[in-house]
Amino acid sequence: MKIDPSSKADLSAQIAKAIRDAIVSGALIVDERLPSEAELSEQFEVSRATVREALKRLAAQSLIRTQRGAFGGAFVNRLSFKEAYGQQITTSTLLLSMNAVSFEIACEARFALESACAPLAATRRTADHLATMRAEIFRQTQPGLSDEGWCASDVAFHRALVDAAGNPVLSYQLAGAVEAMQPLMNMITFTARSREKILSLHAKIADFCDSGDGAGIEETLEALALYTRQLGQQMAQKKTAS
Amino acid sequence: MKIDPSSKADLSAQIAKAIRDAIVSGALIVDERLPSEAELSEQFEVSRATVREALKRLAAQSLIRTQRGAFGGAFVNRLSFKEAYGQQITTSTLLLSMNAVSFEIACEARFALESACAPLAATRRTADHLATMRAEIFRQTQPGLSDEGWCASDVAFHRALVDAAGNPVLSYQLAGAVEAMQPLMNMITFTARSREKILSLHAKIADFCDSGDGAGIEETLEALALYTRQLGQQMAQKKTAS
DNA sequence: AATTTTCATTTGTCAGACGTTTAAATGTCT
DNA sequence: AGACATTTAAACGTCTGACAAATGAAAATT
Repeated sequence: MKIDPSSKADLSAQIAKAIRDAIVSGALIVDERLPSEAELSEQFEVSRATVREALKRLAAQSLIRTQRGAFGGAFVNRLSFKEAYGQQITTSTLLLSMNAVSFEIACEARFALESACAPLAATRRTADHLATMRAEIFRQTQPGLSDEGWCASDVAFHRALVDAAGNPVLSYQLAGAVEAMQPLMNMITFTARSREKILSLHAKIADFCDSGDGAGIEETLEALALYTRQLGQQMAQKKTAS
Repeated sequence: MKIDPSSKADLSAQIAKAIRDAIVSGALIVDERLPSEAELSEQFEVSRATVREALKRLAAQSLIRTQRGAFGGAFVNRLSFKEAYGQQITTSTLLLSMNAVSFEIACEARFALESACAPLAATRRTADHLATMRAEIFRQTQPGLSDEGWCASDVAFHRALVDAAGNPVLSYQLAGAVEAMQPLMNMITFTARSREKILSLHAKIADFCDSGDGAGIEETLEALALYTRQLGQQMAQKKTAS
C-alpha cells in the first residue's frame, strides 16, 4: 500500500484511497484488522492526525469500523444490505433535491423500477409480505391518519411489494429509489390526492400479489403512475396560476 | 445545529451528523459556506482536530468540498449524478463481493432492472445512443479483443441501452447495478461463454432499439438472461465436479 | 490604470500529550 | 483447581499549540 508523492491531493485523501483500493481489490479481507494508527502513520510517513482523517473518511463509507481498547483498532467492515440502503437513500434524496429533477422524470423512474419486480413478487410473495401489505392498507383506511403517517405507510406498502420479489439485490436497489422518491411525491401531491383512490389501487395490488398475477400488478402500478402524474400536472398548473 | 451530550458516539460522528442533517433538511443550501474550522470548534465546543474529522467524513460522502486560503473553507457541494454513480458502483461492488450473493440472484436483479428501461429506450433512443451501441458491437466482433476489453465493451453497450431511456434518475440507478454486476458475471462466465451468441443478441437489441420495439428488447434481454444463467449453472457444476 | 507586493484568513499537516476503553494477564481467595 | 478481582498494556478519542501553504483582497508601486 503506497501513496503517490506527485499527487497534489490531500494526504488524508490519498491514504484513504490507498486503503480503499486495498479493500476493494481484496488485499484486505472482511474483519481483517488494519495496522494501528501509530503503525499506519509510520508506514505512510505522516502524522497520526492525518491517518485518522483518512480512517474517518473510510468509516463514513462504512468500509471500516473502529473499536477502542487493547486489541481494538480499525477492521474491514462487512458492508451489510442495511447499511447500503441507508447510504443509497441519503444519496438519492440529495441527488433529487439538489438537481432540480422534474416530478415527471422521478415519477417515471420510480414506477419503471417498481414494475421490474412485479412478476417476481407475484410468484415469490410469502404470507408475511401479504400480511404487511394488508396491515398497511388497513392503516391507510383509518381516517385519523396524519399526512406523515400516510406517507410512511405508503412507503412501507411499496417496500413490502419490493421485498416480495425475494431478491435482496433488487430490494437494495429499489428500496433506495422508492424511499427517496415517495416522500418527495407525497410532499407535492398531498393536498390534491384522493386517499380513497390510492387505497383502492393498493388493495388491487395486494390482491394480484395474492393470486400471483404479475401482469395485474404491473397494470395497477401503471394506473397508480398515471394518477400520480396527473396530480403532478395539476400542481404544476396551480403553481403557474398563482 | 447542536449535538446531543448524552450520546455515546464519537464527537466527530455526532458533529458530522449534525451538519449532514442541516444539509439534507435544507438549512444549509448548495454552495453555502460553512463556518471556518476554528468557528465550528467554538460552536460545538470541541477541538479543531475533531471538527476536521467530522468534515472529512462529510467530504467522503461528497456532501462538502473544501478550499484552502483566505475566503476558502468548506462549502456545501452540489451532488452530481456523476459523483453519485461512482459511489453507487463502489457500494454495489462491495455489497456483492462481501455478502456471498449468488450468481442466480445477481443475474435476476440485473436483468429485471435493465428490462425496466426497455420500453422507454425503444421510444426515446437517439442516434447517439444507437451509434454507441453499434460501435460497441463492432468492437466486439474484433477477434483480437482481450477479455478485459470485451467486458468493458459489454458494460458500455448496456450502459448505452440504459441511457437510451433518457431518464437520468433511471440511468443513475441502473448504471450502478449494471456496472457492478457485469464484471462479476464476466469473471464467472468468461471461460465458457460464446462471444458470437452474445454478440448476436446485442445486435438484435440494437435493431429493436432502432425500430422502436420495446417488447423485442425485453424478449432479447430475457434470452440473454437465460443464456447467462445457463453459463452460471455450468460453472457451478464444473466447480462441484472438481 | 495596471501591476506588484503585502497581508490576513483558512485549510493542511505535524508533534506531543492526556484521558478512556478494553481485553488479556496476573493475582487472590475459596 | 476454579471463580473472582485487580493490574496493565495497547489502542482509540480528544486536546493544545504550532507552523506551512494556499489564496484572494487590499494596499503600494510603477
